[in-house]
Amino acid sequence: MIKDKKRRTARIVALLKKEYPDSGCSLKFKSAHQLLVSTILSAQTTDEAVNKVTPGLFKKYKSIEDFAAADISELEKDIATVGLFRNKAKGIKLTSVELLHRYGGVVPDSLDEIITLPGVGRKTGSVVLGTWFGKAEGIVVDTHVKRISRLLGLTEHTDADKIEQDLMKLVVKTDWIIFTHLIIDHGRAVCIARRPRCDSCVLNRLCPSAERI
DNA sequence: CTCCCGATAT
DNA sequence: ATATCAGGAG
Repeated sequence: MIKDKKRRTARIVALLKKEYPDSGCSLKFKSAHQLLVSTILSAQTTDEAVNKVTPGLFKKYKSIEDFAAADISELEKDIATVGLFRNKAKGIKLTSVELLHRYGGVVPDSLDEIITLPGVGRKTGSVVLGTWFGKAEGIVVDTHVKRISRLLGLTEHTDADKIEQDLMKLVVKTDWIIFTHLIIDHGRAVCIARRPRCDSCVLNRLCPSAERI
């Protein structure tokens, strides 16, 4: 029953809020554009690795214009340690160019517009929308949300868009932004992909996949 | 579906 | 050695 699943979801969210009271974005940024760059860099990469690169990066490239004018191979070297650096350097430069040409240097605050930027997909766009503008047009489904939503039995799907649709029915809208942050915190600390620590998980009794204590 | 990719934990 | 990390594009 969907009603029962919604209650269980609410219980899960409540427990995670108690467990991670300071849950939120762990990227370092001072502007919408810096957040956008950081989020592009964070694809398939730990936020820790991104945060090692961005302070120096934002010191070297101080404006959107600086990123738009960047030499690609130099930018690639500047971000090399995060991996997938060719795709990301291209995305950062082209997105900065597009931002200046089509949006007057202002990061758009709608999902439809922001995902038209090169290198910015639904996940990246949704992160910027939620974290900078406080807007939730959807729920961010990253690798942790994908894995843990399935383990918790909140969805049966593997496709991120379908998982998002299921979650949008289960999570109350006011929790859409915090939900992802809570799941990510939990995914990093307890429900780790390689070895879930079911023995120290506050969701043990609510999780159909848990190894019982 | 495949490719892109370095750092880190196991 | 290998799986995983706030994915996106062709």
